Amino acid sequence: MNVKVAIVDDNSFLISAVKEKLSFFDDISIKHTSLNGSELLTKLEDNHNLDIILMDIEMPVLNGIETTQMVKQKYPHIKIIMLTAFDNDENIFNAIKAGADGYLLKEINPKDLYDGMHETLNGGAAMNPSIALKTLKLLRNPIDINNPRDHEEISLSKREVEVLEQLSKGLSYTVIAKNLILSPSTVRKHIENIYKKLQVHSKIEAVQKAKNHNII
Amino acid sequence: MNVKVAIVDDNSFLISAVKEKLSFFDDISIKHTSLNGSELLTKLEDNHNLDIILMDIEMPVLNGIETTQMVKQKYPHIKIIMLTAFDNDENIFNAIKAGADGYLLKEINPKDLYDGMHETLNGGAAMNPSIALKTLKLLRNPIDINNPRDHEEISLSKREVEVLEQLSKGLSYTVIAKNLILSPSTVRKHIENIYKKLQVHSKIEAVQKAKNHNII
DNA sequence: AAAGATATAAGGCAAATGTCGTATTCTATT
DNA sequence: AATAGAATACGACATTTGCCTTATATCTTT
Repeated sequence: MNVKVAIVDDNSFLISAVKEKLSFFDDISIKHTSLNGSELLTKLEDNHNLDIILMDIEMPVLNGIETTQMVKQKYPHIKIIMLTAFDNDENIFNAIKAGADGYLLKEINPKDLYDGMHETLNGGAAMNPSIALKTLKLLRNPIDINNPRDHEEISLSKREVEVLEQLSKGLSYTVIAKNLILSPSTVRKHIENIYKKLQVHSKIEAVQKAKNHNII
Repeated sequence: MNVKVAIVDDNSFLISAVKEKLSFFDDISIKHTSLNGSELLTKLEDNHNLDIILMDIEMPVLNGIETTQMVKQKYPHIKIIMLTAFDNDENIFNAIKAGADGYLLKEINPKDLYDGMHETLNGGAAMNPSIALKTLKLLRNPIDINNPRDHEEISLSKREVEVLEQLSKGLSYTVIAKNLILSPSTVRKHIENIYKKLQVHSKIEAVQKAKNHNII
């Protein structure tokens, strides 16, 4: 079975990189590539005999989200996998809303990309585990996309996120310490650091802010 | 690194099957198995030093969804992967809402199960492509699975709701008192009463419960 | 008018929390 | 090998919180 693919990315080097990755597999044939959405749309008008599109998000003229929406509107049979460097909640959420069939990151290795494409063609969705987790969180805690909240990047350590998670359940210092097999002192120190990073001064505020930023 | 695992399934034959699958990997150690949720809960009370739980959904006494919710409430550090035969939207949606970290089907092969567990431990979510697609659809088209939520009637007074609203912003007793032009004692009494009505014992729990019941 | 719920307020006590400072170990990354 | 960041841990302190009792005033509903 031959899989007809198109690649859309404003960075021609990255297009080459993807082509390279897929060159290992002889059932994949790259039909064409485009540097932005409108270029793709033009090509599709000519010939939309495609199985799957690998789509970047950040592009000039017509970005990946808008393009996905339009392609899905006109050619619903074409699967679209977002292939991008960014995995922030907004992008993921919007891509899914636009109708994307998968969401992968550019650093993906050839086999996973290949597998993901086939999974998508077989009626599944391709996404790596970290993206999957984000979709779960989005389902649990639908963020208000229309609220372009503080885009200040908050970077908590893995351990801090764990502690925050426990905090959000209303557990006390001592219980959290037991759960994570830590000294209560350590838990308190972690929380102290979390407060500083989030610039808050209480459990509730921390949990609230963390939820708003989809950290937990 | 040793991964401490528990398996919960009402079918002891299927427990054996899962054990068999995981026996190939020597960094996995099955700590214990249970035939239903309450059996697991009892064991966890004794020792909750676990990394991951593989949980069936359809079980007598206490099903996988309810169990997941309770385990996550008390021991948020334990990852839970649903391992079930059914993949209908309700189950998936409810499992995610309950806090599941992954959702796999029982016919999974050993390597994928193993990989999924490690992905989950590394901060991702384990799910096979068909489940992933369903979550995407749920995100696109939020089914209002009319939460047959505890219909236990919670009736807070108008004043109590006002106080709760302030509580949810992370304000302290004294600040709330000032905002509502009340004595701090009164605010504390209100909160005491709110706790009794909601059957909780802390600000966070109260806010959480109130949000779940659409009170605030 | 009586009864029952609601709102107001105080005092006290134990436990939990928020904020300091300090210090050791572990682990990536240069 | 050196350094930075993260994780671990303790002690001290003032404040806040959770829980209890008691008490008066107000407002509803029978």
